[in-house]
Amino acid sequence: MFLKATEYALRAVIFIAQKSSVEKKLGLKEIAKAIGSPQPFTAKILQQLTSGKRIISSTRGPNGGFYISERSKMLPVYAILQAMGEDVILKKCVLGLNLCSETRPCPLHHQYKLIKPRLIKMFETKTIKSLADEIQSGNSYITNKKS
Amino acid sequence: MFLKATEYALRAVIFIAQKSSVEKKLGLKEIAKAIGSPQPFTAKILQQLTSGKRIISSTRGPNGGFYISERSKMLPVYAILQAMGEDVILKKCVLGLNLCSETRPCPLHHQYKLIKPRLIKMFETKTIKSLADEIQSGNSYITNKKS
DNA sequence: CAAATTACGGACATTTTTGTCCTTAATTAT
DNA sequence: ATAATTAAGGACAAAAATGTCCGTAATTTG
Repeated sequence: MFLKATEYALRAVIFIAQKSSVEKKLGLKEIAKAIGSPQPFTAKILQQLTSGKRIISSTRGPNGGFYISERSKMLPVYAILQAMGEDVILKKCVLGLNLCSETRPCPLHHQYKLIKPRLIKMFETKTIKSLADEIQSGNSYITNKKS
Repeated sequence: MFLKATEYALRAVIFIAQKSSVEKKLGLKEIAKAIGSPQPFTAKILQQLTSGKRIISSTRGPNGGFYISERSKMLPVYAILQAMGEDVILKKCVLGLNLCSETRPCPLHHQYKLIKPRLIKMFETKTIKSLADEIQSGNSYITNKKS
């Protein structure tokens, strides 16, 4: 559904939110290994998340790494999609029509309009923290094996 | 959500189902123009749909073109996704986890499992014919302007 | 049979996405 | 200060997706 880069971003941010704090930062290596993403590519993505919309923060040097503020943890997961420029995926007509609308619907419009808002709502109502907490409590998992 | 190629495929097949018959075939030019897709690229996609899963048929020469059998019209739209190798999009974990499952869920799994089956069901229950008929009756549209 | 029409198939080109590598900058510890 | 560590940033590379072009094959019409 999303680009690989976006999947990595979602996993990375959730992982960081679960494991890190301002005192305990996470290194690129540790993050990439945990979520099963290529290290240098992940570096680019984390950069994108620190600059721009500033979902996460970072510091350089020994004991440096990535972390996320308590404030950012309260952001909806949707914010990560926005930071990656992939929130449009959820808005588009499923057949790719530019003009698809309630008054000029594509033939799947009236079906899809029952589903699309639920998808959007999921990303809007679930916060980064809520997903991190699910992992923390052992109810779900974010680690992944490569390929 | 899907590749451009898949969007074009969906639109093209629905358009063909609405406008054509064995007696009246549609030329590549006409199809590409109607659905707002680049002509040569569309040619490749239509080829893919005639060979392989054989969703549509074609004949060469004057008055040749593309058409779809009444039998194929009864196929679910899902068959087009399969022909394009994009049905996997609907099956995947939304975070891209290889091992995401009911027993080892990603942190969005229990939310997404309420939505994903609806999406799949939409493509499985709607037939090519049913969408073509919607357009035929003027209740929806499949034509598109380029970008 | 010849000419016109139309899809087919292969090669090629461009753009986007994914991924790597290497140097630099910032920070910390010794 | 020096060295070690870590992210930042730029250049580059590979793969996939998107798109074009052109000659060929099949079919129909005259």
